[in-house]
Amino acid sequence: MSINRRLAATTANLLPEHKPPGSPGQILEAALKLFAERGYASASVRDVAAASGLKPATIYAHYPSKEHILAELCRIGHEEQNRGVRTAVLNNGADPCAQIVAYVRAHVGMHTAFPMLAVVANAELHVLSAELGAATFALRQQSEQLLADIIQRGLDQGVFNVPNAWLAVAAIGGMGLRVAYWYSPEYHLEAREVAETYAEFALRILACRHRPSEP
Amino acid sequence: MSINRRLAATTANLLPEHKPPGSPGQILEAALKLFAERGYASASVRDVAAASGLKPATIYAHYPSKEHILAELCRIGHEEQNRGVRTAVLNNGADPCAQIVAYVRAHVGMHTAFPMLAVVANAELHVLSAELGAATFALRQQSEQLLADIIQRGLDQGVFNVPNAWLAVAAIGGMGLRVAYWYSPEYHLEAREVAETYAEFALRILACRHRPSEP
DNA sequence: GTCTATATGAAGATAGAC
DNA sequence: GTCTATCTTCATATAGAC
Repeated sequence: MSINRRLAATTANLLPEHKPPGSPGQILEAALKLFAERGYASASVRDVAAASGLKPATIYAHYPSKEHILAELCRIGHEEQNRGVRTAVLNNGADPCAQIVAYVRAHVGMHTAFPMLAVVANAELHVLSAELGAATFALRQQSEQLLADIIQRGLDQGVFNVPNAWLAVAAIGGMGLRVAYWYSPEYHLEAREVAETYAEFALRILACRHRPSEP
Repeated sequence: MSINRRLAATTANLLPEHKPPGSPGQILEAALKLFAERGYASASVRDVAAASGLKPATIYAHYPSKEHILAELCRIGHEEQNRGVRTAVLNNGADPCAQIVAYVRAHVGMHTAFPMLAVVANAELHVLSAELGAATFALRQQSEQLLADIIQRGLDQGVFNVPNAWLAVAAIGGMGLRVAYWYSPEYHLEAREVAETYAEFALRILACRHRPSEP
């Protein structure tokens, strides 16, 4: 990836369900791109307005402050990730190995499908006040706890084997998180391949005793 | 880790060899802490001056611009990482497994020993102009290439087995990078244990055929 | 809802005295 | 080397007309 680029992706995308109609949606998507590429602090309300085809003052008719726009993006990003991993795990039975595969597929899949959302939600979360960030922070912890629970269950059942359970959580979560920075649809690499390979890596990290059967 | 904290570490540290004597060193260390905790764009020259016990104008007697301070920190961080992994690999013979262990130990060790430096060097590198960032960017690519070369050699020799070599580089590099964000010396977790466990995870990702003997 | 105009503060950086 | 004082630009946000 070239220098001067924070992430490889070049387009901001939001699911229709996360993009409100009209100007609020335009603002959100413009802010997503700017916050992801330049960082929250370096992208001004003026920039967001210009990219939305609006004047700066109009932004404040839809969002009380710049921080509220960021809070919304962080919430959407973490909700998408949380919803994805929870649904995936719930749909994949009781086998810890199958659950890990489902979790990592969903986790990595979210980071390839919405790289800008993932970068903003992760890298800028610390900017939010305790009040504005609380909901997002809770989602984040819930997702991490889900991964920790799967791993602990696998350890208890003797199908996983790691020196330190928390480090496995950190390693598997962390490697997935980084995908958002380098992944670009333009690469000769299918998102599906990335997700499958990372799921395999996760099973290897956990020394999983068997490979789950294909769904 | 609490919300509103970008990283868990609370103290900025620079090796004596990287910290120039007098005010330049004070400025560098103060900027390191502020840039790591708040982000480059959110930490002002006034903040750096106050934290260094100087007045804002005095900063400019030592560094031509705020961006030059960041460039220096990015360079130091990447030099430390690059020097560490290169030395480690060179000191550990020709076995790809032993080389991976050496690389990951050094890589993770740098991120636990200098978390603020790692966070700034990685998260803020994109801010630098092509001119100011070129040297750092080259170091970064060299370190990544070293890891890629070790992995490729292991694949060629048949001691590693991965579906995609580049994804193994990204996963192993990425999981180590994230350590800088959550690691804190105050945790009940020795830096040594983190490095050893991540080295083991890397071997597992690569499906290494044997465990290298202890040095 | 969107605009023009503006209030208010803080940013990076410089001039020039000591 | 460090300071005081300041230039200039840009930031977030608001007031009030249409």
